[in-house]
Amino acid sequence: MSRTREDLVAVALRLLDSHGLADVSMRRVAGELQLQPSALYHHVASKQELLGAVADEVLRRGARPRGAVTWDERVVEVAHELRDAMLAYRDGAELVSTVIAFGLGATQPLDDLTAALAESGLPESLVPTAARTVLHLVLGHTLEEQTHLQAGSAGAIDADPLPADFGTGLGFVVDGIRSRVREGSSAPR
Amino acid sequence: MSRTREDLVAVALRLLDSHGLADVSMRRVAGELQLQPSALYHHVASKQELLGAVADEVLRRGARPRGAVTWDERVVEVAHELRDAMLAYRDGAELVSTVIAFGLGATQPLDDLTAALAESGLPESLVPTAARTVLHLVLGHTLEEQTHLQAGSAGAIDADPLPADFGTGLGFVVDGIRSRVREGSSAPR
DNA sequence: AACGGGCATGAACACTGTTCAGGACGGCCC
DNA sequence: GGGCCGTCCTGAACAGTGTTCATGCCCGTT
Repeated sequence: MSRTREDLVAVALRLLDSHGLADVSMRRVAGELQLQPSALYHHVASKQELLGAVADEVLRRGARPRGAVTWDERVVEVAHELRDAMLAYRDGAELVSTVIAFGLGATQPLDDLTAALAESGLPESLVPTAARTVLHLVLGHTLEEQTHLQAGSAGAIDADPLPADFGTGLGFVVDGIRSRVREGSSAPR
Repeated sequence: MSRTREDLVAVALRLLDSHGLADVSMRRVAGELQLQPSALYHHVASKQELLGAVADEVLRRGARPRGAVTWDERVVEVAHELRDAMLAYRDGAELVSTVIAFGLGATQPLDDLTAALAESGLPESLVPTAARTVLHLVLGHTLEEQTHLQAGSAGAIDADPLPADFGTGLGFVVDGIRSRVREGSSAPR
């Protein structure tokens, strides 16, 4: 019974959650599947590609039905979904952030934000910038939040709460975008 | 003639700029100083600490006199200084971002942003969130920008410009913060 | 029956950060 | 002047890392 690419992703995801990103090595994934490390390269071209697929899986599992109708509610909805998806797995934010930063996958969030903002009435030339601004905020905040959270749940006495609120930060950005929509557009409401 | 901690930082910074972050290894730094790798541990407790010091040095070298008087101009000024400092060295954004994300140093930018926003008239409880929002945007944007830039200057045919403008994204955030200042505060304008 | 492709092995390459016992060598105190 | 201590360093070792390559098994097709 030979293994599939999905098996590698599943094992890597389990290792990620149970031992952290630093302990997801090709040798460990192979060992878990009772394979030699070199066998993994028949299913995946590199470790980076595997991590890209794991990041996509993290996002896929975090997907949920959406209900928002206005563009701004939709942006907030997508942002929360992305944050929650990353927080659901140990080191999820670090994984997804680096995969996105180096363009190895996980393009869905940016596409979703772009789609939501395309219907905002924002000048078309500003949509990509606005989408990336929201994305950077979500990734940066969640990475910090998760690092803080995991440092706390390890022995560190660092138990004070993160001095930044996700909703508030997101509000700053959405408000700033909205102020550009109001100026001479056709679909504000 | 024994080496100092500053020597290690200087060599690491030179290696960073000439070969990239991945090639800054303890062994290479040691080799450059004609030392055994273990000798580095008399000046620095770990590689992480060394990288933290290098990140601080990158920021220190990027510092410049500031002239802005209003809080919003000051935020923009600090943001640009941070971005330019990171862009001045190969992989500078990646280095500074990870050092900040894991709390290994480079606290100056957050302090500067916090100081600027403290004088904005923003409710005190929102200042840390606002400062972090700006910081996350600058780090995220610059990391993406530098990755793109360096991919372009290597052989990649990926020559189209980054579809996001730094000033515009920063404008979104500053506008959003300003909208919270105007509401019932005492120090607008 | 012969063949080819997919899947796997096992060894090797060229590295990595970090630890540890030991050894020079300088300045300081008795 | 002799002993001592602290700083700085060596050289070896530990326990890994991602990736490549020649080799071979086995199964389905021709």
